[in-house]
Amino acid sequence: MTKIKNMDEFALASGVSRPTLSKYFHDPKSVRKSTREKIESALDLYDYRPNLYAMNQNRKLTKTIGIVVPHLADPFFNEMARTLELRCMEAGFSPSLYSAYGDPEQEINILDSLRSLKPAGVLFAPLGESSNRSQIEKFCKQVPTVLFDSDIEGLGEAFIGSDNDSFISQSVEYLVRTGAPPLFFEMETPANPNAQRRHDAFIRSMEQLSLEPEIVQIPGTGWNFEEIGLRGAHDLLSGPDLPEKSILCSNDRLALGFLAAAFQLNLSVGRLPSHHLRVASNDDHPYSKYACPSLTTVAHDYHAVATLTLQTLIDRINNGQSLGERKETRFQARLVLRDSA
Amino acid sequence: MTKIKNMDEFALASGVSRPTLSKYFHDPKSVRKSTREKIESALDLYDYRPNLYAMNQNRKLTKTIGIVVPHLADPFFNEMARTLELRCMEAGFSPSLYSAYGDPEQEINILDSLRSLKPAGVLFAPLGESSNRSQIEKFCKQVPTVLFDSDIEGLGEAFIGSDNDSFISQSVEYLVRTGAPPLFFEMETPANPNAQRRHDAFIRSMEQLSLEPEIVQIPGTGWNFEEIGLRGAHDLLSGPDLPEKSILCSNDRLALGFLAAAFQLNLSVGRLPSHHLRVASNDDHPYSKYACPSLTTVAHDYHAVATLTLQTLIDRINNGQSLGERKETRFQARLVLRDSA
DNA sequence: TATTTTTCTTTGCGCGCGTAAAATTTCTGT
DNA sequence: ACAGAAATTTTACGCGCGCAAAGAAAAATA
Repeated sequence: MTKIKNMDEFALASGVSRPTLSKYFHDPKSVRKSTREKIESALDLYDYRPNLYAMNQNRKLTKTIGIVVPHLADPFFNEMARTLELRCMEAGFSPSLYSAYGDPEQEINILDSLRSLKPAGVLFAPLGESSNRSQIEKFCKQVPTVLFDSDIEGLGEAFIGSDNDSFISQSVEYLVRTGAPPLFFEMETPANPNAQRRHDAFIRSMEQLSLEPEIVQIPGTGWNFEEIGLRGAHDLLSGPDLPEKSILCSNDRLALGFLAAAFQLNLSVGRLPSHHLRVASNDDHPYSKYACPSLTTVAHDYHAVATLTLQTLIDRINNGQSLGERKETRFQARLVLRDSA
Repeated sequence: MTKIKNMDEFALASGVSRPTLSKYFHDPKSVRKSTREKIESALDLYDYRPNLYAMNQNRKLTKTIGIVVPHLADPFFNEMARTLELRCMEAGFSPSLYSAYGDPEQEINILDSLRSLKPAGVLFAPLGESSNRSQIEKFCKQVPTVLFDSDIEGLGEAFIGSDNDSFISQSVEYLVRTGAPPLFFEMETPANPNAQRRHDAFIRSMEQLSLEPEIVQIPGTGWNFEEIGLRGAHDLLSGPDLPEKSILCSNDRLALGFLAAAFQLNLSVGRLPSHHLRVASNDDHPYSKYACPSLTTVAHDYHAVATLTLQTLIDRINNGQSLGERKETRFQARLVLRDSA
């Protein structure tokens, strides 16, 4: 059981030529079954692995797919990234995960180091407004990139996300039908561009129902949404009188902060007439089920977004060049009724 | 502004020889200040970056540090990984983050692909009991590895974590001093080995106070702790009578599920005599502050663990060989009083 | 200024693999 | 069985950089 140092030695040991081995390691299905078996039986005899760096040095296209999200500590992006990682592996690629942690500079740094990884493509959820557009544009021209979650107009091969209109219209319709019309609870200066779309959608939805859209914008910057929601809710709810009987939060993390504040102020939340408030939200992030009370929210179609995002990128990679017109796809959301509204 | 293809061309453009450039890119401080300035002024003129793969191919030691955690969706590990990433970058290394997502096979896969990255070292929080010890042992012999959070006896250069005794003794002491003695609430078959240590520590702490240690073990496997805690608490609390007035949960995620169940069953949680229950926990994970009620818990010293973990690895790397005896360090925890107990 | 030390340049080899082209073998369908 | 297609082998070159050794230049010391 001598140590195998390189592909030449392994070629000798397996009885297959080096170029064929090279093909095999790039794509096992690209060689005949009988030779594949020869290779694989030798493989678990000698546990040789080709040198990753030497492999990729002269390859135009690696089998790496970069995944970049704005903030990995956010349960929504965590879930999304996880789903995409799994899809990548199923498709025979090696995912490589990065998080900008809310920092536009960091975002650009990631793209820079990603460039030198020569990835086959990149799945990219940009920070949004704060992103450095020109730098990202430059990157997208060099590396096949598909945007998801947050769109930056005109950049990348395509955009896949969720339809914010569909989030808001469903929750507004539900809240109006079953009780007092909602007050929209959002950040003054949101970190995520979807917030703006939800804001607009709220106004549209309310006007369609001939209702006055009322909005509360709370201060705070950064990604600590629970804290921001908690403080904003304290300010709102500690006032002389409760403004409304229904609250629609821009996103779940804000809502969790809101629920914590309501709890602290001894205000009960729920859909029964005896409750002080109803609270609904958007995203259906992994912990909203365990909120007190469990959060009525609108769910992304994680599965559809992840699948189409990756498929679009793979098509682009296989195509070898741009797929023509840039497509924007927004999936419908699904209302999840729980106890908070 | 012609495109620079390789180091030779950039050497010409910057007026510095290629080997010197090589040194510079490996460690900018290793060249004289005047030449460093020459290089850097040429650098932002031509925006050249050395080929990552060619760089690492013939290097024995890359500047990469691998970070491996059991489950990135767990807020505790997320926070921990984030802290370690930052420390790595400050120290001039490139962190590369991986999560086993609770799967021992995946854990070994990560180590395998990590090996081919030729990292300078690895910071590794193993899954625990389910980890494949022999495979990990093999890995640790090839790559400098420092274990954190969960120890596997004898493996890696060192272990750095939190002192589970200190978690439990503080919360037990506090709960006993201020009210009814706690019932320990834990999983029957925990995914994390620290759970066992906390279990033992609970028994010790109670016996030291001459109290009978009472323990509830709830069923459930996997990493969906909130769900497991929720169900376990439902079973426990729906019984004919409330067993105790104080609950000490093995970890925060279990506690969040517990709190959700208590809320659903209309049982109030808090330290006032009017409350039905008190609930305390361990970890102080990022969302426990926003629980309803906010969770009294015991906090890890994230900062100390992260700093020492990385420092130990860097010492090991600089040393060039093993640091001699394997050290185990466990940092004291800090009680965080909030509303739940 | 002479001497030592540090830093840089020159030269040249090698790493492990990609990849292309041509020659050879193996498979496929009839 | 045979032609044609498909897969594999042989051969040979190149990628971009690491790295080592020896000499040259610059900086530090005397």
